Amino acid sequence: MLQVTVLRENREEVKERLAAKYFKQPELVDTIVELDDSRKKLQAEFDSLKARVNSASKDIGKLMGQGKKEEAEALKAEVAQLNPQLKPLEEKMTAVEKELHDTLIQLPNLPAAIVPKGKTPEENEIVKEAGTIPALFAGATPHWDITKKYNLIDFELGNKITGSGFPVYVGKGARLQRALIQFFLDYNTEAGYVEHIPPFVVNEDSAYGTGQLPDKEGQMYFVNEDNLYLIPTSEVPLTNLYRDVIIKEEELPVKMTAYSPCFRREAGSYGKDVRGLNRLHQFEKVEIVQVVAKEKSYETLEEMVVHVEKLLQLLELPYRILRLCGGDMSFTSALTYDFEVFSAAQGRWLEVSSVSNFETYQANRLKCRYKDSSGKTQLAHTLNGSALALPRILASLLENNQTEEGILIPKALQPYFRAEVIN
RNA sequence: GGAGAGAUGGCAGAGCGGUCGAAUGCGGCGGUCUUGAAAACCGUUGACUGUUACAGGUCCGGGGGUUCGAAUCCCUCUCUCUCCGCCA
Repeated sequence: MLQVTVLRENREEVKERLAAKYFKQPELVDTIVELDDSRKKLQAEFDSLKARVNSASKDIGKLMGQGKKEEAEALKAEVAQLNPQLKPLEEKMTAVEKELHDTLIQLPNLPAAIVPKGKTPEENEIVKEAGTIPALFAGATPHWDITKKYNLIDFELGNKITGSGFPVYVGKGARLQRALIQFFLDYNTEAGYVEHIPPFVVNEDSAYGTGQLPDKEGQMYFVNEDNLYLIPTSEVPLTNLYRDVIIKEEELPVKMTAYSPCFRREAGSYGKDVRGLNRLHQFEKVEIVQVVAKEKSYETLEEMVVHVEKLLQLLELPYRILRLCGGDMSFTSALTYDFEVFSAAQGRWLEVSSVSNFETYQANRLKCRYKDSSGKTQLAHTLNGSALALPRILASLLENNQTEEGILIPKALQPYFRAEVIN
């Protein structure tokens, strides 16, 4: 959620930046400022009335104490006249506040200055491309065949016990998955991220805090009896740890990492996008989250990008880094870098990480603040990224590393997997 | 699932319907003392809103009510804790 003061002070600039995100209702900026104006006016009116009632009530108490009944009664009569005006005013105020808030949450975050112009994924800027795309042998196959051949993942069994998009990892497939998780967590904690195991279901407040609600409830699994949502990413519980918190400056930056399963309904997806491991309803992910002082967040974003990049290098996967264009960025992000790995047998790039700076957008909703060195309370900046999402890493690992002798495990992973090859 | 208790400032924990944004202790910050530190002592220390600034207003789990006036009384919802049962 953007701050009203920012809108108020930079109306036209805000509209321009919203246009870069292809936001269709720039006039809402004016609406918001107007609503805020009337909010202030009503507030002032209410306050002065209330001030009069308060002081009169106090006086009544004193007069009663002194036994001056008549004077007290006179004041009571005055208050009795003022009081009925209070309620409608308050109701109006509440209504305006609600409208203001409801309008405000319709505005997406403002894109940073370096966000490339563009509307579609094709217009994302390729910042870097590295690693070697392997030449596959003649019998090479996509991962959904490999997993079958080596009995690593059973998709049909998942269909049977749950439904499509819920694969069952078996034997070495399960172990490889676990090895990756362990490897990622170790790598993240060595970089100073504190490991967490958060709840995998969250309440409404949390889902709201990171921006899943009110818009994206269709994307989440919901437990009706208990009013809880299955997390679509551990970003939700992790970031919400700092909801309604004022952090001491010396505790910044807050760095957290967590492994979690992620649950997404992915309504409306179909076709080759959902084949095999490409898109699942339940997948595993290791996430990194940072909460930082406002002047540090872009520096932190770069640091996180380097961090994730190094991870892909250790896995020896061909990757590229994209700076997302205004139209392809998420609603809440100010700047996002996507990481894609090349999946050789499918011949396509798969997104495995998305690293974003939300600036104060989430923090404003979360009321996540810190005291700066001058003692002033400031909204923090939040960032997060995947390090990394498992299924597509697995897909590209299997496809790229397949040989006639078996699947070669990258060096960095061997101590975790405790073998050099799957055959 | 059954029975009971509770929800107050960073934490612990008082609070009579009026002078309570809230005692007290701990913690934090500043100071005195000290070569330095500790101890002791003194002072200070919530958030939001609003104003050029002051004033003013709101907040004692959420919502509603009674009253001139509610942290305090009533209703309601939510959550937490304890005990019993069941269970990993």
